This record gives sequence, C-alpha cells and structure tokens, in this order.
Amino acid sequence: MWDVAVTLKDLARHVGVSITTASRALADYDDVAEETRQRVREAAEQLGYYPNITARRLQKRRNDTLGFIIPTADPRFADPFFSEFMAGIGNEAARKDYDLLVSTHSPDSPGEKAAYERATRGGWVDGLIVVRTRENDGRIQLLCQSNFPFVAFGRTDDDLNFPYVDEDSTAGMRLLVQHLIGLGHKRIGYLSPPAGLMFGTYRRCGYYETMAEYDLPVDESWVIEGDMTQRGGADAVGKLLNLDPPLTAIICGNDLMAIGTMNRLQNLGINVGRDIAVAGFDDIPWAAYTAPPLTTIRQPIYKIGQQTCSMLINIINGWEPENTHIMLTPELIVRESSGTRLGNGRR
Amino acid sequence: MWDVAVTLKDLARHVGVSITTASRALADYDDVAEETRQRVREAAEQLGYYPNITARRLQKRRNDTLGFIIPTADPRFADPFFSEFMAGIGNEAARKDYDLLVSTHSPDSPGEKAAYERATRGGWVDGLIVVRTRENDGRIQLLCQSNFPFVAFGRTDDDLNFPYVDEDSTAGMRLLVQHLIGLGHKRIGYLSPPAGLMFGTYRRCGYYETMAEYDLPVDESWVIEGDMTQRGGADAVGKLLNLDPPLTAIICGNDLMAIGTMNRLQNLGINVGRDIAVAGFDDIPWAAYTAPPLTTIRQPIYKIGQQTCSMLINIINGWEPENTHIMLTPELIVRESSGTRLGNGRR
DNA sequence: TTGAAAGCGCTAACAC
DNA sequence: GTGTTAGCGCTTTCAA
Repeated sequence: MWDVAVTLKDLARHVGVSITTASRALADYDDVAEETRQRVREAAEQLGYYPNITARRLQKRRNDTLGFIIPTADPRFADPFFSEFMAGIGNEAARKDYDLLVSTHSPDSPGEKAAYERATRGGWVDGLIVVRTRENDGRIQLLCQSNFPFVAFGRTDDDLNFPYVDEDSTAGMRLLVQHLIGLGHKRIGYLSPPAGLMFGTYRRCGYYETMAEYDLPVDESWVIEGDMTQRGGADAVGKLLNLDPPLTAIICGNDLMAIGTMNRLQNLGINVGRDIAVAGFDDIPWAAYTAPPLTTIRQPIYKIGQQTCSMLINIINGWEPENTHIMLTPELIVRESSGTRLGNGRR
Repeated sequence: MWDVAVTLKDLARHVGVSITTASRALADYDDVAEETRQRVREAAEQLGYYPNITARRLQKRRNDTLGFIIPTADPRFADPFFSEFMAGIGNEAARKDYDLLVSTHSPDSPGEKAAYERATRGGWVDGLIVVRTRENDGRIQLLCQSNFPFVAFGRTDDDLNFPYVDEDSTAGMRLLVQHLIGLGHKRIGYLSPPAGLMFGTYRRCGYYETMAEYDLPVDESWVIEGDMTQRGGADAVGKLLNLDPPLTAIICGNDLMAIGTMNRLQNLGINVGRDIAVAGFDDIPWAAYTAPPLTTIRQPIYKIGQQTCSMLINIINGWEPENTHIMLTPELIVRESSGTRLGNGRR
C-alpha cells in the first residue's frame, strides 16, 4: 500500500492542540487565535496533512458528487453526444467543486436499474443526471417516487413533474423539413431513431407535422428506423432506395446515421447533394468535415450539459431554480449535403 | 431533501437484535443463526434498508473508486481517444465493482496538479489511470514519489519504474512509412503531434528511423507540428504544400489531423489518394467513413483501457501482476487515402 | 479561545 | 450465536 496519511489527530498532537482546534483553525473559524491558526497551518503544510474526504463526507452526509449513468447499448459509446454532454456536466461540476461519477449501462437493463437503486439509496451520489429520456421511463419514475435530486435532458410522456432541460426537437425538425421543401423537395424520406426514445418521437412528429402543413403526403414506406450508428444508417437506408418514383431527399434522425447514409449512397455511385439531398440532426463536430459537409440541426450539447448540471446543483442545495423546465430552440445549419434547388438539370 | 435513509441501527432495533448481528446477517457471516439471518433479511427488504456506502468506505479505508483525470486543453475533449479509452476503463471497473471518477484538466495546469494532489492524499480514490504521458511528466513523478497506485497508458523519458501499458508507436509508424515507400513515395511529409507528448516522440522517431533505413533524406521543412485537432491539421498542412518539388505523401500523427488535412487539400482541389497520399494514426471510428477512407494505424483503445484498468485493480489489491510493462503492436489499416502505386500517369 | 464529547453509519476484534 | 466496545477521520455542539 501507499503511504499512510496524516490525520487531523496526528496534526493536533504535533501542534499540541485539540483535534477540534486544529479542525477549526484549518476551516477558518474566527474563534481561533491567530497565532494558533498559524501554527496549525504551518504544521499542516509541513506534515503534508490532507483532510480525509470520506470522513468528511460521512460527517456532512453529502458526497459533493454527481452521478451520470450513460444509457448505451454499445459500451463504447462512440456517439459523440455522450462525450460532449459529459464534458459539459463534468466541467460545470468541477467549477462548483463537485465530483462526477460515471458509468454505462444498457437502456432498461437490470444493471441500469441496479445502478439507479444504488444511487438513490446509500448516499452514493447527491444527485443524478438523466439523458435520452424514454417513453414510460422507469428511471424518471423511480427518481420521482424516491424524491431523489435529479435533472433530465429531455421530457417524458407521462405526467410526472420533474426538472429538465430539453431542446425543441420538433421545431428543429420543422426547420430541416422546411429547408428541403424550400429547395423544391416533395418526396422526403425519414430515417428515424428507434422507437421509445422521446427525442426520436419529437423529431418524427416534427417531420410528419411539417410535411402535413405543406400538404405533402407521406407514404409509410418513406419512414424507417435505424439504430443511431453509422453502420445502422448505412444498413437501413437501402430500404429507402427502391421506391418508385425515388425519394429526392432523406432526413436522418441523427448525424451518425446521416454519415452512414451518405457513405452507403456514395458507394452506390449516388452523388449526395446532387442526386439526392441528405440531412442529419445534432451537428456533431464531425458533421462539418464530411464530404460533402452535412446539413443538420445544431444543438449546443456542451452548453446543455453545463446547464443541466448547474440546475442539478441548485436543486441539491435547495436553491430551487425559478424555472425548472428549460426549452432550447435548435438552429439550422445548411451545408452542401442538402444540395441546391431541385430542377434545373438535377433530379 | 429526499427521503431519509434507513440505517443499520434502525434495522437492528426493528428486528430486535444488535447492530453487529444485523451487520453480520447481511454480510453472510456464518456465525449467525439461520433464523436471525432470515428475520434481518426480511426486515431489510421491508424497510428498504440500503447500506451507507460512505460509512462503509470510511471504515474499510478504501473507496473502491478509480480516478481518471483527462488531460485536455479543450474541455470538450472532442478527441474520440478519450471517450473510447474511458469506456474501456469504465466497463472494466464496473465489472469488478469499482466506480469511476472523471474530471478534465489542461495538461500541466495548476488545476491538474491540484487534482493529482487531492487524489493521492485524502483517500479520494484508490488508484489513478494516467494517459498521454509527457516528457518529464510531473504526474508520474508525483505518483511514483508518493507511492500511490496507478497505471499509465504510455511510457516516459525518465528512468522511473512504473506500471504501464503502451503501444509501440515507433513500430506502428514504421509500418505506415514502409507502406508508403512501398507505393513508390520518397518525399513524405510528417505532421507531428505537439512536442512534449511521449507518443508523439515515438511516432516521430518511427518516421525518421524508417526514412533513414530506406536511405530517404528528410528535409526539415517536411516536418511540422499540429495541435491534434481537425482544424489544427487543416491549418498546419498549408506549410507542407509550397515545397518544390512537392511532397507526394503526408503522414499525420493522428487521425483527427489527417481528416483536417484531407479536408483542406480537397478544398484546394487536390485529389487525396490520387494527387497525394494521406495517412493518419489511431483508426478512430470516423476514419473508415471519411472520403476517401483513411489509411491509418489501428490501436485497440477500448481494449487498452480495459487492460490498463485491470492492471490497476490488481495493483490496488496487492496482486502484483507478473508483467507490469505491457507493449502492444499496432496494426496497419490500408484504405484509399494512401492511393495506389505512384507513377503510371500519377504523380 | 479552547477542549471534551458526541456522533455520522458502518465493521470487526473480542468477550459472553 | 450474539452483544459490547472500539474505532475509521472528521465536524460540531456545548462547557469550560
């Protein structure tokens, strides 16, 4: 084992004061003689005293620690959403002197359930951040029921009232569809995230609503589901290509699938941006560097992470924020993958 | 606040036994009457008892927690290396019932120093994982000196003896250079990671050594440094383009810079894979989806993360591994960005 | 201004 | 088998 730590007791004995006094001296209590404080300080420095965090936590009954249980079937979470989001909460947490405990579990798995149980009882962490809310979300239900501090990124479909930050995916998708319609597209396919994810639902809604608004019929064969990975996008898109007449545009429910889609189309000799328009959703860093660069909807994930974290810390400390339902409006980013106006030699 | 927890004391009182007995019953000690055990178990279930982790940790003087302090100037760590690596350690840690505490700090910043001090004293975590080792690495020095359990991904240039996992970057780079030489390239430029990072040093070595081996002179204008991001790669590569005669190939010290490089070249109307060869290093998931797909060196980051973590846990538990210096040999992945044989109409 | 003492919730050596 | 007791290292009343 490594070097045994110097405790407050050692320090106190060394200086010749009581443990109490030593503790107060270091904690800057104003009822300690200046000279005593000095002596304690110096001795602490000299002995290399460092408070035992666990003991302090037990005594204070708080951990100053936040938990982030990443819901991903793929343990490697290649999805940059997670790392960007985590960076946001991590940095905000650090700024406010909180630690961040991270783990990954498959959505709705027993392991995930256990992780949440452990978190809500046992004082493992002081609060949790929940992402990728789901229909009938058991995590949120558990958290609400046990009255445990948490903030979600995303809403749910039940009538639970809980603090969240969310982006208005429906509005975002509307921007995207309008953009394509504005370019003359009428036959627009949609590659959706899997059912059960709330943000997928909102995005799908946005697609259907906007198409309807512009009196554009949608055949059900135009809408399929993918698993949100590049490969998933590549594999799924095949089903959208055998339509007659063909689609002129494909919107993907996230950028990763859009990238897979473009890749597959290009392998088939189809020119993205000229023969067909492709758009994604998220604006991951990668999106600006695809060939052609990807038209997409930008969500400021890092900032959302910060904001979610900040709200959680407020809640933990009992400073209830005035607004616990924050809704952000995403922004359309037009790049080359959606091409230029239809017609004029194209089609 | 949330519901107050049921403690062992509550439980014991409820059942009518001592705290000790309750504790032992739950811990499956064999000196507890079967009937008592049952009663305690049931009561625990019924009252929703959950042990307080902090108290247990204080008593056991271990946290069953690993720390990972991510060294990145960009707090958003867009570099997929970090998330992939973290996934590896996180999952391995979880498998062995360890928690993972994560934070980010700029390399060599005061914040980083403080984080390491805090970690090595104060019982914050039981062990640390260090990545992106540096020349004269203060983190490693501190850790060695305080005799704190850790494992590094990467070696250092001092003569400290510490446990590490590393990939043989020099050998990897050799493969890459040989590949290009095999295609007929002689004027091969190198876009290096910034000085000070050990893996950059090894990669650079591999480049110089292999060029020398094949009697290919390297002009110093062929080697420049970038900051390991796409943008950095794009910005830096300009300096490699005004050479006369021009380079026929550019190796980048990591994939992100290679992607930026390809992007910039293409914007200048240069056809990557035909007019010039480009190669990267890392094989991030993205590398297979660039256009053209990127020739690179694969390191199994996820697995390296697992292995590093596993070694650390062994060390923490005093099961010194037989081999604490693990060296992995990376693999060449040939894709289209390096093109085909030079000559024959090309050049 | 300081110290004694209690206690955070748990484990474990040692009686009984 | 079970309970008593003594901590783990710290903070915080409460008296002195």
